[in-house]
Amino acid sequence: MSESLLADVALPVPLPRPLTYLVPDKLASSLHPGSRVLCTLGGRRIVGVVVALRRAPPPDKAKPLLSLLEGVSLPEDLLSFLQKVSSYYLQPIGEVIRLALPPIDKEATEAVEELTLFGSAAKGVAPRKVQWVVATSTIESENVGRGAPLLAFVRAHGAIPLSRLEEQFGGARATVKRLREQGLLAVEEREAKRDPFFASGIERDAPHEATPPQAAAIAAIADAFGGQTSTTFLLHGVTGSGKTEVYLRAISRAKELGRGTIVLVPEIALTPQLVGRFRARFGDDVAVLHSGLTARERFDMWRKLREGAVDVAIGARSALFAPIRELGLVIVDEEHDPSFKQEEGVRYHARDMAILRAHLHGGVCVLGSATPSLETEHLARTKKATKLVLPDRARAQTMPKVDIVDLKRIGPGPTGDRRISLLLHRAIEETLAAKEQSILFLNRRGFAPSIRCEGCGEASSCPHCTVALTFHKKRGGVMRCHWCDHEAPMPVTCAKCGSPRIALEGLGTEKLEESLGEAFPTARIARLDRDVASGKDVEKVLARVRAREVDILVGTQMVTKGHDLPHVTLVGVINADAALSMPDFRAAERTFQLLVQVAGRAGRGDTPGRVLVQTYDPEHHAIRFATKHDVQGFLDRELVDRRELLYPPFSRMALARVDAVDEREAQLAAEELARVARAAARGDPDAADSLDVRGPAAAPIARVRNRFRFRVMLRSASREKLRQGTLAVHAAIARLPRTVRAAIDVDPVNLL
DNA sequence: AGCACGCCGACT
DNA sequence: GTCGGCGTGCTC
Repeated sequence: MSESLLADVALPVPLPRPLTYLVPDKLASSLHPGSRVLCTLGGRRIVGVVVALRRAPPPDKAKPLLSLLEGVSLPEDLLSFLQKVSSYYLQPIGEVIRLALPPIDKEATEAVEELTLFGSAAKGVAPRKVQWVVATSTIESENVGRGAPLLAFVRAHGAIPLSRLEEQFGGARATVKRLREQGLLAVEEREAKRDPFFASGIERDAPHEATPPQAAAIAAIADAFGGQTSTTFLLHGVTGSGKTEVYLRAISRAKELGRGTIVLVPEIALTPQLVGRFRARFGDDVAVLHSGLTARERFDMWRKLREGAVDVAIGARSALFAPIRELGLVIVDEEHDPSFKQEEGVRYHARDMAILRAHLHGGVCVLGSATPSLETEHLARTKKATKLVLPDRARAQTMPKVDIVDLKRIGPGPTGDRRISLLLHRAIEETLAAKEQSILFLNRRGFAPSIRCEGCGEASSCPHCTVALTFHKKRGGVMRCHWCDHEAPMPVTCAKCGSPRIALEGLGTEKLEESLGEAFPTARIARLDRDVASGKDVEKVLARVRAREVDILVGTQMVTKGHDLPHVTLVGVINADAALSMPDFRAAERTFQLLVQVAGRAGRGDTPGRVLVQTYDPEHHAIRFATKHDVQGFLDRELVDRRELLYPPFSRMALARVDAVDEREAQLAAEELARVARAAARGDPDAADSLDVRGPAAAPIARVRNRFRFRVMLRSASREKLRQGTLAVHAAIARLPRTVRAAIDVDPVNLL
């Protein structure tokens, strides 16, 4: 058989390997690895990425490629990084590549012409028009009535997008129309900024004078660009210690050397304030990759980066795959943040892969944190990373005073609820009296986390999942499952025994908000959790807090991150034990990080802050070290625990997750995976590099969305040994019946 | 992931 | 008698 030119193409479908296509003569000279090509796949048309070109006898079924998409190829260095990611996490290459591709409209993929157009049209495409409202110089002669505040607002700003007014004023469109008819306002069309983060006018700033520790950190990183010293850094410094300035200088240095930068931040930290600092230093030369971008905007950003027109990309996790030219620096801010682990689809850890990507490009990786992960601390202690310390808050501020409230000994305050202890109650009172703000942190949404019949003791659980239903008072009082979309009305009588005595158990943010309202009737209280705040609503609530329209802010995780709230002087942690009791070896680490972070919310202005941590377990090391702000002490102690129990970073883990509608089928499949893993583990079980296989065991939440879940855990101190096990399990998954879903999570973070 | 093909219930 | 449920199998 004669040989032909073939292309192995990764397709955005969960196929385990690339498929092979014939290369038509007219494409032969223009294709290269990374090229994006239109292919046929089972009668459909689909865009894939060429991963290899070779000359060989074609497979029987090989079909020709349809066309090449110009101007949108993946850089080869990025492609080889993606192949490493695919191989490390045992995820289909097509799925991994998809992480790095700009979106292309679904309709567009249906027509070659459109696709190629999409590529070339991007350059000269007419920018979207946006309506701006402008104040005229006319002075009102008649009464403008309810339009007055809007008019004043526009005058204060000079000009403002109509969409911004709509966010701020009810019926803005009608009001503007009326004022326009009176000649007080004008509306003009302006070119849309490519990016909402750009909208706020930003003044350029110059580098700040570096403190000596900052200067030392900057020098160390700058030296590393030479390539002789270690290329991974742990930048350890508390909030306000000036990590951002170090990042900015490092980026400048990279730029001088013609190298680009990727900055990864936790999802929730990607705010206009943070982006503002990068914009202020680098202006338009920063691509902000955030979830609010349209497909078009995302595509434009991707292109600019690909062409080298912009050489800094900032974004959450997925910005790791930005097509930066000459990548020289990857920064991971708040590197300990769990949001860097993707928990669905391709389960990768952006921090771990950031180190890899920087390494592949011969670049530098900077991991910044006030509370480093044990993994990163371990890297530093084993000299695989260099630790740089920024000791003090750059602006002279003292650490807030942290007090523990032992709930075993301190009784409830006037509310009668022991979760608002007397001490906390008094502290809130004092803070209100001083006209300062309080934040109360409680990691439970809803009103009551469970609902139980007092007649028979039966708790309401989700019909599709083995979890209790949470009572939500808002929206008329419903029971909701936090794991699936199930929602049911609150029953009047018990479904099992008919008793009308149904009790609400536990405390959620809704209930806390309500209790506080009763206890402090004059206080203005706001709540911040996933139920009240979807997306940009978070900023709205925080803006109200900043404007001092709120006295007490109640919320979940969301209140702990970022955000300068200068008038907050009291932070209350309602229940520090919640995170500690998780069945997870990282429970202590999580709790410690959370407490330090939440404590950092107190006293950031010129008033010293105070933190009250309520707990039933005041002796726990996570709580003790957090109250002393003793990060090194915690890390020392926790590393000892991890070493003893052979948990990461002293071992590596992989978790095989299996689920199926049929419980028995799921269990059998999990048993098969465990058997395969144990077969791969054969050898001396006492050897230091032995592979430890646990399970199968039912997942802590045994059923979710009507599927029963089992898990098999693999663990070894040896990467190679673990790899043997995961490869064997990976192969076995392909042989399972189709009704069973199974996946491997390499280096799992969430063990549920 | 789609999309086909293929065997068993309530409807124009 | 058909329309359609989603089980299972394949895609170069």
